[in-house]
Amino acid sequence: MRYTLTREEKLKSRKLIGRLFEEGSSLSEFPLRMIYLQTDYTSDYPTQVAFSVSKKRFGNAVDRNKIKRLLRECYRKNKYILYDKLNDKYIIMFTFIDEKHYKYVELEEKMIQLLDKFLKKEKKE
RNA sequence: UAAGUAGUUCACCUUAUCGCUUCGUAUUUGCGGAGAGGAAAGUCCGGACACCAUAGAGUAUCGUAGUGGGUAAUACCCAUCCGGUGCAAACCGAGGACAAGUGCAACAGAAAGUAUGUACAGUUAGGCUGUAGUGAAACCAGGUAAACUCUACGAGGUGCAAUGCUACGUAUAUUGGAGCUUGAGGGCUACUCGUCCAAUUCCAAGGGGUAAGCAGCUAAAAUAAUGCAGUAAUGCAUUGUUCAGAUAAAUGAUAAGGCUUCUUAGGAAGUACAGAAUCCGGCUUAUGAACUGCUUUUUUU
RNA sequence: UGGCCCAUGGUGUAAUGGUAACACUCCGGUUUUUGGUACCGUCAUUCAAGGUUCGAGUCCUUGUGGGCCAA
Repeated sequence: MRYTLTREEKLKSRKLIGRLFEEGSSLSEFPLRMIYLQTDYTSDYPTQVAFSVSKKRFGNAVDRNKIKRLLRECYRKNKYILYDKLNDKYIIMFTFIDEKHYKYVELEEKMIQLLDKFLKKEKKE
């Protein structure tokens, strides 16, 4: 398993994102929150993801970019958790819901917890 | 030494691993190159570029305003005169015209415009002259134009979500109105003119679909050094440099070392303001550190 | 990204360059045995900082916050 995150794995379609917010379900592990939906799309990868930080919580573009980059890095390092276990295709949007800055190590820990939580829930169903 | 004032420079660095965007080359995921700012910001001005008719005329509207120069252009820059602020260095100024016309002037004051009253003084008198008092303004051809206006100069409009092309998809549903060469309507601010286009068409209501890709898209009014012209802004010549191009939107993470700062050796932090979105020139605002010139005051010699 | 607007008591609106007005609300008082009604009073650095002016809510400039339009 290579630790990459290519263009194909990013959620870009405006239509899919619209559907995600209308029909998707959510799960949170403070300060992270994920919205996910099982659906079909053209790419071969098992998930497509996007990252979002609210403009209300971080007014500066510099801070928003910084957090989005950290989140992307966390996901990139730990996406094998999902890729090994998932059978269906999912689209996921991660949002950041705190007003403080976090370090990379802290965020990575939270990300792993959140992904585990997600897997448990989906397997039960 | 303190305070002030004008300006200049920098914006942690190196290596390794993993990853992102993009270009080149190879081809099967390799190899190599490039990858945020002085303000990328605000959008306050000016252009380039594109379309709108060939981009036209007049009026309206808006902007600018000492003088001279620079520039693609400007509300910018340079020089200088005048006025103002400051002890000074220095800084600020929409700084043309009220001797064309119109309007306005609270309170105070005799009077704020059809100007010229009162008291006192000078003079023999008539009258004339001066002073006082109110006020921002009454030194009379009065004050006021960031009041209307006039003068000079400038501005056609819309903006890369411009514009051109490809692909996918739908509904020529329906209703109302206008018109078919004696002209509906359109040609992107308002009116008038002029001119061009114009018929399975145009307008309104209401509804449906799409929202994917390519071009535009980054090498230029670019920048550095030297020489010449010029007080300067700047221009010209020669030589060198190649410097982001994404689109739910690339610049990140980890480790080691150096450097700096903080701290009780351990250790912690890498700082301020802040993230390209068609591209340039300015202005304005936000902001850390270091250095230099000048002014004033105090102390010492 | 580009373009265009707005800001006055707690709320909604006024105001030729010359004392910031009106309605409702809140609070205090008077009237009433008490409450309501009625009457009286209080509540403003006119978004911020500069400029023009004798004098700016008003005119000009810059900023702050909010809103609208354009596939």
